[in-house]
Amino acid sequence: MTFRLYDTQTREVRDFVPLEEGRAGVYVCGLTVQSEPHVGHIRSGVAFDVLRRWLTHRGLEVTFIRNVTDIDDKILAKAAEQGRPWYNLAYAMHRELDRAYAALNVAPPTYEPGATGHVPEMVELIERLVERGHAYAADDGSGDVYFDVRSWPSYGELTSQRIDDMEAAQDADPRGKRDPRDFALWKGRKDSEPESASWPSPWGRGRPGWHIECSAMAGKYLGTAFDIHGGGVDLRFPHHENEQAQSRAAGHAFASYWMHNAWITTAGEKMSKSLGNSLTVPAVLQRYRGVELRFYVVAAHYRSHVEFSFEALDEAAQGFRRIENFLDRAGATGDAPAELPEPFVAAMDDDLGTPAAVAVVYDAVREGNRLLASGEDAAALAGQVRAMLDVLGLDPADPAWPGSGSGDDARLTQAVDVLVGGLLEERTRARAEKDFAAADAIRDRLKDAGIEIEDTPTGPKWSIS
RNA sequence: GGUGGGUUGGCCGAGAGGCGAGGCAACGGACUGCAAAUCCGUGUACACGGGUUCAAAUCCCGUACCCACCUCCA
Repeated sequence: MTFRLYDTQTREVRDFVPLEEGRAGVYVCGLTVQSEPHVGHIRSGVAFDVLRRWLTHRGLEVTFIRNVTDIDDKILAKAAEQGRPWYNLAYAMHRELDRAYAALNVAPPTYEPGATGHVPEMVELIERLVERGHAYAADDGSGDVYFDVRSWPSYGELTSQRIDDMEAAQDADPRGKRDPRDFALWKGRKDSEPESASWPSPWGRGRPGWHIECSAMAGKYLGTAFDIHGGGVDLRFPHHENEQAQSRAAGHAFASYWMHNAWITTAGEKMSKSLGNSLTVPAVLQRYRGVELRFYVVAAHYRSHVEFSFEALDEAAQGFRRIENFLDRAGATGDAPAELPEPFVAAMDDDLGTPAAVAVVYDAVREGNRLLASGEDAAALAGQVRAMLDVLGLDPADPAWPGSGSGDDARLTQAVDVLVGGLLEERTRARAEKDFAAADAIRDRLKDAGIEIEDTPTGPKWSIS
């Protein structure tokens, strides 16, 4: 069976056929680094990380490019508001984003290009569009350069819209545009903007428009034709439509497949509108581990809208602990890679069907627990479970998880182990003497401290509840 | 106005013509001194109204409600 994925443009699930056998080029629109990342922001990071892992698992050599937009109106506005240089804000938020990705075990891309580092490439592309008659410099002296939407007959093909049906932006002042739908490739510098936020160009100093960066950077790192382009649903229009139009107008074949992840909302609203900052990734990670948050995201299909709630996250965390528990009990410490169960492969091959894939994980866990309950060996199943989790980026033993390994955490665990161990010995003595009141008192005391006791055939075990 | 998506059991969340995905919670049983963990068992779910079909949550028509995008939101 082949890997099949849903292509936004054709609106159907299609076989994935790479342009070059054995290789896949993937470009994902990353974030504009203007504020702390919230839970919604990291969904595309996780979703496309799963895509990348799956393609890799299928034996493809994946070149994975995910950009960051490090210059735009909002960054300039926010930085001015906060009284700091725009590049300082962008850089600080970029580092926050890196931390969030790392906490969720999202592997770093092959390369993460930023817009400000690729101005010459963008200028080159714009010049080409002007030469070909698909772009023009505004004649109002602004220094702006626009893409000429009417010059490109297939404009609207990605989102199946016709130009005449589109509403012109209400807030867009027509400036030097020939058509209100024309979009900026290059924005002439305004006096209100810092000198440092402008670059030289044939049209005077200025900065790039939003869409052009992705066309230029995808071209540079993946070539004029590549396999998959991804991003959030909201980017379909205008961003991706414009990217495709300008790239193809420049003579590039561009992406073969378009993938778009759905939103995570709160209270039915997009998160950017939500009050407070309780849903930033760092805030959520104070209450849940990164694996748990990732599991919550992966357990839903990437094209399904998720209504975020702590109750649902709680459930997910609960379920994930059951999986970990099994791994623990089965002693799945080895890293001999196991074969993936066929239903798991089928689920993943079907447009990354992670919900069905997770169900297969649970099936294996239940079966494994059954074996353990009857005193049999479950190591083989545990190996399978770990192999499946690994593909989903959820293997608890993956050293890539922050905090794993021998840091302060490990030393703390050791210290607690010694202290709890003493109490457990006392409890075992009390139980042997049938002094259950004393035994339970110890258990209750530990529970109050957040430590759960579990009696197993090999003696009591403790864990953080 | 245009384009696309959604409405599934107490909750989360899959599926897309025919044997009840899976999880969380709940209840009963086994195990346990009691628990915990684990296993076994327990559920007349598919927004509404028509239609097609031997068979519809799934296809068709209509209705209601919700959501996203329509030129710098993941």
